[in-house]
Amino acid sequence: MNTPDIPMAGLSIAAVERDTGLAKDTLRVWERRYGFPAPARDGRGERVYPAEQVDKLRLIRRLIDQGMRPARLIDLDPDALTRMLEELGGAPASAASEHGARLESLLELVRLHQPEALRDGLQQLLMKMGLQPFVIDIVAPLCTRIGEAWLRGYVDVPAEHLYTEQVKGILRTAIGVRSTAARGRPAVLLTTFPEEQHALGLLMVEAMLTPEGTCCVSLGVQTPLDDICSAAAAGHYDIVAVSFSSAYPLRHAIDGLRSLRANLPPTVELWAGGAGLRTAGRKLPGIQVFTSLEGIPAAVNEWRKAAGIQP
Amino acid sequence: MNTPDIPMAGLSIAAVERDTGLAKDTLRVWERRYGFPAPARDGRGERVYPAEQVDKLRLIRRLIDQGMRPARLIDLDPDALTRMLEELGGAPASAASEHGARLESLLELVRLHQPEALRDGLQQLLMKMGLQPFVIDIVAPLCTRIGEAWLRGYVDVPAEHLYTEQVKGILRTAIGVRSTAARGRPAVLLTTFPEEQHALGLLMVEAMLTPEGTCCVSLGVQTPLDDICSAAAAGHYDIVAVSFSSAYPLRHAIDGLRSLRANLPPTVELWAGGAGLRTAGRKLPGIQVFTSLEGIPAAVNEWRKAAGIQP
DNA sequence: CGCATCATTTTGTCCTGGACAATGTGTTAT
DNA sequence: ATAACACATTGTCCAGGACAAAATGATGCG
Repeated sequence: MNTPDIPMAGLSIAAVERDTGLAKDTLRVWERRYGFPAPARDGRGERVYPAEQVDKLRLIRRLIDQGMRPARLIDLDPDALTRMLEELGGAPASAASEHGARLESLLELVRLHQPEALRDGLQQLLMKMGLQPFVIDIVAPLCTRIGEAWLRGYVDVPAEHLYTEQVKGILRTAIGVRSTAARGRPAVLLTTFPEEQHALGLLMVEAMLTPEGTCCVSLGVQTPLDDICSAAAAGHYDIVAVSFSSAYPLRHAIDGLRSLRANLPPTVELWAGGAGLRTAGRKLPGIQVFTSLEGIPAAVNEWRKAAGIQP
Repeated sequence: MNTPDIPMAGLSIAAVERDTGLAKDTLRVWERRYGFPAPARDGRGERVYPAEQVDKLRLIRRLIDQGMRPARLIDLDPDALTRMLEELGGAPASAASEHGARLESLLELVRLHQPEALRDGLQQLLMKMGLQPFVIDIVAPLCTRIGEAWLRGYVDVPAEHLYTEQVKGILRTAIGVRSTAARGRPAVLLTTFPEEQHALGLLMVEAMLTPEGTCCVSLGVQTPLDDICSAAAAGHYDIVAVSFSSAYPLRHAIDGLRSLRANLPPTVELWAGGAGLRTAGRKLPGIQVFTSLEGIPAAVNEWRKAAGIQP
């Protein structure tokens, strides 16, 4: 009934699904179409995946997340796949920027799993810079750097998680301190669509909004569309803000935003942003699209001017 | 290719799998054998589950988690199922308990979407009670209450999200204040398995551990198994702690924990807990299973005694 | 009466192979 | 260069059969 993974010879299809994130159906259909993976079979005729094949599947999955397609990848050997991942990392990003060196040293702390030093370092920068510049110049670029480094295999998953958790802790603390009894306008409802899991992006937005004196309420990630509507109407919010990570399918974002705009009371503004909307600039009438965090404070002032409200 | 959840008429089989934790195969085989669920079909012949059936599936799943078996449940109507849950839950939860009235009033704040009042109320209780009792007597029971209320349709999804977010903020702030430069022993690595998304459970554990003076590092949710191993080894942790929500398939939890135990250095203890493991007491040799949050401080002392370390 | 052993039912997961729509890619016409 | 179209790729769904693990019930024994 269940599949004990004890026979170290290989993994069951359920275990591979768990480890690679590829659905059982997908694993079977790849085998049928491409001849890979080619698992052995146990006495019952059930698939038994050797570890090397699972490793290769993991590499392929990463490349697919980057936009590659399975047919081009499936016949390559692991070395070639690894090389592709490294190249794809691409942009040397920061070295030039003002905080470049700082970012590099933080990245090293992440890579070497130093939670305390990382937190102390971040905390210190936050104190020195203030919340908004900290988010714009440190947290956001570091997210990008770590994402690239992860693609290249330079940092591993736990390191990335570690960073995310430490930053979440720090941002929440900073927001918590500032927002006690905030009751300003605009009142902003903040969340993501159901398939979107990137909580950190949401938190960065909240960190940009709170110091502006807005009344910012986050529902966290993955709120169903119609629930966003009902919550917005029930809570008398001025603005609904939705965040999309780069992994979010652009098509879904656009469809969802249009449908949301249609169902939302016209008096409620709809703001959307995040790496997932980079290219979707003007296709969204009636919706304010942000391509970077910097624009948020100005947009708040804009709203206040239009509404005739002084901060 | 993928299934956008936009048509509000009903849910796809994949969406129901997500919402109920019942595998697609299980949903199909129940339909074949018992005649329930009996989803409609769309133009392509694909299953479309009405909301009421999904609600009933959720009830059934909860009862199965309690040890019941599907055949006895599947023909009962939702009211009967709800009654069974209430009886089986044993503890009449609120009315009798010391904090019953308090919980009820907080539940009302959640239901009516009052983020500020909710936060103030929680914050006040935290100050008064201290972190650990606050988690045990307020946060955890309120989670259960809200879960039940949500099943009954008494609170909606945004309300639940609102509660989760407010509590996350408060707990993180409390933990952040206490944990600056904590370097005690045991050093605990905290995370969940890849399919598990319940961040709040993790945070409650962290809130129980931090005041004990442990060095508690959270990787957040959804860390792949082998990454947990490598992180545990690299970071010189004493304990790896994994949390499971009630929605997590018990079999997956057991498989995963066994495999984790086998691959972890023997000197590293493995702790597991959460509603998802209620029934899985003794099947896990070499793993410490927690059925409630209360046991955590004692277990930490236990560990220190065994290791010959004074707090 | 408690407890171990065995037979029977229940139940979840895996299998095969077919189908199809959403998405991506390449080509041609404006 | 952009738009419109045809063609290829790809993930998810479906049906219905099979089987072993777990739960349940029956039986015998100390």
